[in-house]
Amino acid sequence: MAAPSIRARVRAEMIDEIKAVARRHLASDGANLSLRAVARDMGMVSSAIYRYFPSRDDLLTALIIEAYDALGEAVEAADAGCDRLDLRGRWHAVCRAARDWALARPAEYALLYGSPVPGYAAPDDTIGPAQRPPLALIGILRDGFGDDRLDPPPAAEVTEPLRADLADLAGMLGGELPEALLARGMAGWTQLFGLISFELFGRINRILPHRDAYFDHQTALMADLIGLPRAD
Amino acid sequence: MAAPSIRARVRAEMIDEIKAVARRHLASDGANLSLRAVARDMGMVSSAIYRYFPSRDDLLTALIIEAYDALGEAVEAADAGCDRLDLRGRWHAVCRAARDWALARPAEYALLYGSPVPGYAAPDDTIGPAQRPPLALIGILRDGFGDDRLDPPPAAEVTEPLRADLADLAGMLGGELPEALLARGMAGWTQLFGLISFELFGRINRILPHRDAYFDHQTALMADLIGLPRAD
DNA sequence: TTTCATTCGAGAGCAGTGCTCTCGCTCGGT
DNA sequence: ACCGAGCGAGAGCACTGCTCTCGAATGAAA
Repeated sequence: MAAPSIRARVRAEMIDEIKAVARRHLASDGANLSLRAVARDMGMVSSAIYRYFPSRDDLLTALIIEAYDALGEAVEAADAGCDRLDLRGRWHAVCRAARDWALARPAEYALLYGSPVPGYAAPDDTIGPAQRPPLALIGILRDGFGDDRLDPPPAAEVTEPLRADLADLAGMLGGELPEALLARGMAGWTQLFGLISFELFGRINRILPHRDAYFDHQTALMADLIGLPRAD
Repeated sequence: MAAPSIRARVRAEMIDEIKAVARRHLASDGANLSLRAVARDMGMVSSAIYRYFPSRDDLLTALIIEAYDALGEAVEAADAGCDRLDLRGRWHAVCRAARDWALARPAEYALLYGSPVPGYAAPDDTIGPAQRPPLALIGILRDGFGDDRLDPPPAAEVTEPLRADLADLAGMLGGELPEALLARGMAGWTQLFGLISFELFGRINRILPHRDAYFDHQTALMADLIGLPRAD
């Protein structure tokens, strides 16, 4: 770590600036990021960018990782700002944080949760950061289950082929979450990003003017499904 | 209507063929449809396409409308194939039909429910066809509510700003659906397309091998939330 | 301090894209 | 039999991602 040579430092700064300019372009021009336009904005010629990113996809990947981390951080911060015992408050805080982040950066959200870019396959570097948002939700479930404070409504049992899958997944997550609860948590996660996507991609704008209220109500519905305790 | 002149007929055939070729390209090459490639595939030069579609976006719009209609038809057919009184069976049939359609035509699904193309704004022609899938779901709710056969688990009431929005929406849908039930129906719709999107965009492939079972379980969870009666 | 090699940016160029415009030809409707 | 509407071809413009080469700057070692 010591002695980051001067060259390496200006190089890192250059990379950061490229990413910053690219993020700005993403926000204004939508998802079709033009390397040449970024270069132009920096007073460089397009080929110079290739000194820093081997291809446009690599630049996109860097932006995706940063976006996942930013979203994950926003979500985790929202969770951390709550009373650990107020499970329902944490749930809503996490959901709202994800939505606020998405509404503030629609293009970056689309990059993460929209249709995958045709030729593009997400490299392994992205899977870690991508797990931070769902892990925040799972953390709430785990705390609630550990304290035996969840009271989910009844439902059909988890039957066999799926039960084993969910058990494996629970094991990877550190064990002890029952399969049915994990399934409900994933339903909540799915619902959260379905809600955000529908809102962002213009599927409910015309019919539901009060979108905040709609969002809160629907996430509360999922909190009920999971069994998060009502008003402390 | 009478006497579709020969010119008009070959023109319509031409349009159909272009759409067919474009759909093929969409399926193989992903979302970035190349007009020139389509033209090449038809043994034409690119400018000739513009005799039939004013721009690439118009061709995409035509494909989107067709895709919405195809999905709507698949969903409605699945619903129609069920005993009208088997609400839960209808629910699962509709959900599975949507998923099957999406898995068979991932690129077209991404066109409909993925991130919106940057400069592209969906014209009004699309909103009618786009409503067919959710309307199929709403139809199940309506039948169940009309026969007083729904038994949803308890939840917080729908409070004011949202209540009015949902009442308006219920009015547009032909009235009589209570707000809380409509909200649950929309939650089911959101969950359905969240599930399909997560599956299609590769967000659960690694962790849940038995995806059919997962899908059925999660849609059953939403059926419970809506209050669709269990096993007749 | 001088040299040297690494690193960088510029520029030209290739193949591809959406789209426009013009020019002839063909063929359907009168 | 005619003739004009409609059509396809072709060239061209501005743009894209990407490659390659060349000269210049500059940090690091001697």
